[in-house]
This record gives sequence, C-alpha cells and structure tokens, in this order.
Amino acid sequence: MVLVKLENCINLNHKIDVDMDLIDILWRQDLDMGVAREMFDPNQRLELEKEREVELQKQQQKERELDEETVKQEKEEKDAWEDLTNYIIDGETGELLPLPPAEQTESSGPSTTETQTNENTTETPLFLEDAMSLLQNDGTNNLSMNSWMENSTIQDELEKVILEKQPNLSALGDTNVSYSRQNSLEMRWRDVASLLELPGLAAEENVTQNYSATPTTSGLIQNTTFAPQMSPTQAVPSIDLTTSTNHSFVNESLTQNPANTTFGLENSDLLFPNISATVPITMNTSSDFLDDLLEDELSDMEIENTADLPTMQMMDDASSDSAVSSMGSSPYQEWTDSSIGSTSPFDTLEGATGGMHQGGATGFTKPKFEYYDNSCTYSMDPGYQDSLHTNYSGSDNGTSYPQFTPASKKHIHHNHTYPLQPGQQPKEQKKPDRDKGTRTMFSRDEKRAKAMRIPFSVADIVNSAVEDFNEMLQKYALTEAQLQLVRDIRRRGKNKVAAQNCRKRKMEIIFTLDDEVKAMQQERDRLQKERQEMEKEHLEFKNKFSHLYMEVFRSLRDENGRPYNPQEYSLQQTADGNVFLIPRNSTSSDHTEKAQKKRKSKKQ
DNA sequence: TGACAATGTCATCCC
DNA sequence: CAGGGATGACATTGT
Repeated sequence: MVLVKLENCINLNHKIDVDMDLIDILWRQDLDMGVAREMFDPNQRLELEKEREVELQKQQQKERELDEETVKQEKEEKDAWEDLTNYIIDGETGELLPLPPAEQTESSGPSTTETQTNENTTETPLFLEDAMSLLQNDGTNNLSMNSWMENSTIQDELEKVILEKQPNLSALGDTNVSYSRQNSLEMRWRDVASLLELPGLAAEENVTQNYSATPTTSGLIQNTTFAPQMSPTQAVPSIDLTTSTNHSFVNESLTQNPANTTFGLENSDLLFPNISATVPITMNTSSDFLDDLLEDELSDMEIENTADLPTMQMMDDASSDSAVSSMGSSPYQEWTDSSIGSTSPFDTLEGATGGMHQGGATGFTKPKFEYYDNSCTYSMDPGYQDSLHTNYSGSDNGTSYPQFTPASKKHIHHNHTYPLQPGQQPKEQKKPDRDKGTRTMFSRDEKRAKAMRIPFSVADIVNSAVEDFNEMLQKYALTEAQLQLVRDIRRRGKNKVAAQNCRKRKMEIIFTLDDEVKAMQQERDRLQKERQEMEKEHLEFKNKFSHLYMEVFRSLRDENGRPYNPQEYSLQQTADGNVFLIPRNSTSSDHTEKAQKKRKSKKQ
C-alpha cells in the first residue's frame, strides 16, 4: 500500500512537473509574444490597469494643456494680425504704415473682428475634438496620406456644418475661419501627432500644408486672388487668373512664404477690409466685382485699342454702332494726346480678335468685359501697359486706384473667353447696356474722333464757343477730313442738344397745352353751370312776370265795368315805368288816347 | 416678336 | 454766306 502510495506520489509529482513544464513553456511563449508576467496575476493585472488609466488621464490632460497653448498662440497671432490690419504695407519699402482712421475703422469693423473672436471662442475646442475624434476613428497609428485626405474631407463636412451653424458670418469671416480653422487644425494635428509620435507626418507636412488651403476653401479664397486690384499698395505677387481657379491666393502665399503660413490670409484681410466683410463672396460675385473693377481700366484700354483703327474701318464700325452716351456725359473726354501713341496690330477690328462679343465666353455675361478682356489679351505689350497705366492714372473717371502697379495689371491679360475658330464669323456685337455702361460708352462721334485722331474731346468740340473752337482748329494742323469730321461732330453735337431741347420744349408745350385744355374744360363746365342757373332764374322771372301781368290785366275794367278781353288788349310798359293798355289791332293814336284813359282810370 | 419709348441723326427752314 | 437754332421725319436701340 505504502509502495503503491509512494508510486502514486511519484507519478503525481511527475505529472505536476510535467504540467509545470507545460505551463512554463506556454508562459514563456506568452512572454515571447509580449505578455507581461503580471498578466498572469489577477491582482497585479488590476493594479496595472489602474496605473494605465492614471497615465492615460495624465496624457489627456497634457494634450489639453498643449491644445490650450496652441489656442492662445493662435489668438495672439490673430490679435497681432488684427493689429496689422490697421496698417498697410508700403509697396516700395515694405514698411507697415498706419492706415488713416477711416480705413482703420473700416478694416477693423465689427463684422470682421466679431467674426474672428467668435471663431476663437466657439470653434477652436470643437476642432480639437474633431481632430481627436478623427485620430480615434482612424483606428491605427499609421497615418497615410489617404487617411489624411479622408480626414480632410470629414473636416470639410465639419466646416460645412459649422458654417451652417453660423450663417451670419461674413465672407471675410468665412475666409478667415476657413483658413484659420485649417491652420489651427493643422497645427493641432501636428501637435497631437507629435504627442503620439505619428510616423511619416513630418514627411507629409509640406503636402498637408499645401493641401490644407486648397480644396476646402478654394471657393472662398479664390476671391482673394483678385486682391492685387484692390490693393495697389500691397506688395503682393501678381497671380495668374488663369490659374486662380486651381490655386488659391493663400496657397500662393503659402508656397511663396512657407515660413509664414498665416501671412497670405492675413494679407487678404488687409486687402479686403471692407468688401470681404460686406459682400458675400461667391464666384459670381467675384466675377461681377472683377468686372466692376475692370470697367474703368478696361474702358481706357478700349480707347487705346481703338486709337489706331484704320479710319474707314472704324467709320464703318462706328456707323453700325450706336451712339450711347449723351453729349458731354462721357467721362473719357480726357483722352487726348496720350492716347495717340499706341500701336497695336491687333486692336483694329472689334470682331477680329475672336470671341469678343458674346463669343462663347462662359461665366461672363457682360459682353463689354469680354470685349475688353480680349483686347487686352491680344494687344497689350509692356510699353502699351505703361502708356495705359499713365493714361489710366490720369483718367478722370471718379474711381481712382492710386499706385496701380503693373504687377496687378498683369492679370488682365488672361483671356477667359474662347477665341473664335478659324473661319468662324464673330457674332454681331451686342451693344453694351446703355444704362449700366454709360461710364464706358463711346458715342459714334467719339469713336470717329478717336479713329481720326482728333486731338480734341468731343465735348470740347461741341461745347466750346465759336472763337475757342476756331482757336482749337488753328492750334493743330488738321487735315481736311479731320476738319470736316470736327465740323460734323460739332454740328451733330449741337443738333443733338438742340433735338433734346426741342423735345423737351415740345413736351413742355404738350404739358402746357394739356394744362390749358384742362383749365378750359373746367371753365367751360363752370360757364355751363352758370348758364343753367341763369336760365333757371330767367324762367322764374318770366313766370313771375306772367303772373303779375295776368293779375294786373284782370284788375282792369272798361267804362262799363267789364274786364278787358286779353285777345283784344295787352299791357305794355314804357321806359319811364308807365303801363298802358293797348288794343292789339289799334293804331298808335288810338293807343295814346286809350292809354291816357287807362292811366287816368288807374290813377283814379 | 411686335409695340413702344428714348435717343441720335439728317434735312430743312429760318434767323 | 456760314453758323447755328428749331423741328419734322426717320433710324436705332433698349425695354
């Protein structure tokens, strides 16, 4: 029994050893696979989990602190740039010059600052959470470009939601929000990634930097590509409009100023202190805005472009054109000698440049814009630009853009229209809107004078006195054709004014006659009413007289005391008031006798 | 697309 | 006699 027990014990110990060996082998395998020894101890496992929770909490708290720091930094940067919005960058020295007070108030208006502050206070934590959620949703620490792109699309969605939450944000606010949001998120992303030691982010940093501003805000920031027009004093690099749909202004700035990612946007803030704060920026708006900005400038371009039209060609063209502006209303009467010098081989025919008048342009509805745009595209050379610049700055069109730099003009070169196919006939020129484009319209005579290089403005030709006009003609040695044209222009101008006066006078006459007709109708009505009253009164008197007559006649008696027969006698009154009874068929002598009788009888 | 109004232009008369 | 005002008639253009 004892032996049996011993053998059992030995077997048991052996089994235990075998089991322990197996356990040890499995344990070591687990250890090799990375499982800690404490995992096999329930007590140690609980303690370990608690420690990890504490560490995780510490880590999260650290992240929050870092996030707050980044928010503070951004706010400080924004404050700094908000202060900078009160300055303009000198185009020559690059110095920050303080804006005038009016501009300061405009640039630092409540809409922009409020928007920015609201953004800082309300949106920043949201985007940190978004970034964290994106990180968590990502599921792995392997951040690829695709995942970043996906996150960016999610970020777009988030931006849309937030924009919907804050519909009153101004356009600038949108732009600012978009970019600063991007920028802040980007910075936080980097911060979080650095905390988590995400691999490969540093290598992708440039990519994300370029990417961040482009797709999500391209629609908005595209508008800022027009900034050089509005900000002649800003030393902003000129941006190709043809590429503006693909490159935002911020992106340009980012690529050119990689060390200062916020400069581009804040520059745009400086560029559009008012417009972006008040005008909802859409692509169409920007187009119209561009059109408005270009109108004056481009109008001058047309002056330049049409300066060298062959005379007969221009006359033919002008003859088919309409005279639009009334006399003396054109602001471009200042063109004189400065407009004569340009020589461009392409600025001859309006239709020759192709696609000029509704020529298949997409997105631009103003034919005038297309017209000028094409003209610019084909005809402008640097020297021409210089002359244009000189002429432009000297134009008296009421809209002055001082220090309009050649760099800012370059964007005008780009043609947004489609040129006509070879052999395609240009569509009939649609006359620019008379009302909308009165600032840039040219009458036929203005075009003719331009074509003939008449060194006077049409207004001067027409409105000058005879003596001054003759002096003008004597000052310049004009050809016979020019003289004839000048006289025709003067005659037509005078006649135009005369026709206007004539029509005005005719209208006044018509109105006066109309008033007279109304007054006479009223007088006629009054007289008719008065006549009716008089007739009524007359009838009343007639009736009274008749009654009185009959009463008097009945009271009369003859010698026999009988009443007179009304068929035989009648009463008549003389001028002195005496009344006589006269027989109807008696002679005058009888009348007198009987009248005397009656008078006597009446007196009796 | 036709009607209509506004405007420009020409012819003519007159001063 | 030339220049210019006045005006009717017609053309053009935009609504």
